[in-house]
Amino acid sequence: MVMDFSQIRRNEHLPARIASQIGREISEGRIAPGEKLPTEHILAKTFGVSRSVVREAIAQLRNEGLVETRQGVGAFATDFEHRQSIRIEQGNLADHASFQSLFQLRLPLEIEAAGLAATNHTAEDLMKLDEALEQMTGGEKWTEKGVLADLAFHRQIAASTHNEYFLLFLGFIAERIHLAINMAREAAVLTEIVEVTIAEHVAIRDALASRDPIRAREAMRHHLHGAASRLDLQLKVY
Amino acid sequence: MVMDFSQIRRNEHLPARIASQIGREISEGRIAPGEKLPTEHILAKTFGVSRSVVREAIAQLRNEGLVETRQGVGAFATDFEHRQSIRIEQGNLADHASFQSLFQLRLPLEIEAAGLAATNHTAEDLMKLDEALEQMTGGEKWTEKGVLADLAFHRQIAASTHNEYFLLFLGFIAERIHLAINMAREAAVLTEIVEVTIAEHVAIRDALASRDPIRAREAMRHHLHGAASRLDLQLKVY
DNA sequence: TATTGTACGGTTGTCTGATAACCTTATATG
DNA sequence: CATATAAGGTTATCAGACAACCGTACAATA
Repeated sequence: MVMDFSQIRRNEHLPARIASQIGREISEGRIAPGEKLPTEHILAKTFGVSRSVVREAIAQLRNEGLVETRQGVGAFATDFEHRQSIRIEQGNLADHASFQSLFQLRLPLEIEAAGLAATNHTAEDLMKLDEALEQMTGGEKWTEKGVLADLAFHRQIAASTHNEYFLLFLGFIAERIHLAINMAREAAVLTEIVEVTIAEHVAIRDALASRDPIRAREAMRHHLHGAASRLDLQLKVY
Repeated sequence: MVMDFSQIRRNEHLPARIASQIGREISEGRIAPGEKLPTEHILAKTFGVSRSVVREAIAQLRNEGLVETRQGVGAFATDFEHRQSIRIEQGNLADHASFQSLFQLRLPLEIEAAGLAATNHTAEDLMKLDEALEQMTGGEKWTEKGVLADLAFHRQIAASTHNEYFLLFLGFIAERIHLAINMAREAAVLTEIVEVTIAEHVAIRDALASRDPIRAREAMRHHLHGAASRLDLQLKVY
């Protein structure tokens, strides 16, 4: 019996790979916006998979806003301006330049958030902030738990703005950055700088507590630039 | 013959509604992070639909990072820190406070983008910027085309940072804001203020062209505050 | 001619049942 | 005790069918 390996290799999650392949066709313009995709039957034949898989792939693209489907008519590519969601591929951040770009995006958001939080935070917010801070200064210092506390600290600042979108976006970005840092973490280097980092966090916390947005922004700016230089990033700043 | 209407009403997109229902169970904590969801068979029985529909719903949740599936084991709710994508529900922005929050988020990003663009833009970027500007000042002024040109202008600034994430995030945010504005647009009011808006855009463009990041940031800040007050938004600013 | 009604083919949406791949657990085996 | 094997459950994929819906062509009608 002769095997046919010309079709897609089926080692992991068929629909996702087919979705990304069709997605690439659209992103790179081989399927123009508004143009109709081949029918599910044809796509199934083309990729050598069943229609279920094709349907799941198209459903995924629809969720991302890359295609729209109309029953009885077909599936159509949409122009990329009205995507429904933002997604960052995991692998992208391995690249140093890309990581730096994301950090550069984070900068103004965190600073603004610090200012807003200084104005808008409640007593409960401040309490949670102190909790996170305590976790960082606790005995175990820079274990995984310490890193998580760092994350929680910044997350709590975003929450203290009482602006849902700051929480949504900053939480998302911070999580990506955290993952990337973990990937390339040198424990030895980090243990040395814990004290500095904690001191910076305390400065932010105190500025917040005194409800001084200007000082909070400055403290956050200082902290992020410190963090960036520790991570060997060159950021533009004005 | 007796009809059975107890099950889900099937007027539009079954999987999406089931996905949002399961998603709500997770978001509101009735299914804890890490906890296992019911099997597809059981879910299908529960909702009174076929397993295909349930599978498509779960696939959607997996895309959003709300659940993870392991073949042979089951589907599990994930804690919301590692969601894979950001999404803003359409209806949310109808609310004035929510719209204002999003605009507040946009503010620091646009300003930072203007500064970065002033430093990083190429000759080609400037050309495209001028194109968009020309479309705005063209005869038809504040038609739909004019609004699109406005969008394109800001999009081009984001692109001129040569930071992929600024383009991604700002493009996404600006698109939402544009949609919201369109929903509640008063043509009469807008036509009066076209001249002002265009003048502000020109100021940004000139600052960019002279590669002066400080001035570019100021011009953008001024423009956004003007736009905000025209839209009757109260933004915090420092 | 212009409009309306209708039948038809094509496409997506949903259903059903079956098989494959995979994991966990229990049981047997050395 | 450690390892191998069997069993059962769950997701992944497949295949084929019917339902819902759309667009078009064409006939019927005014």
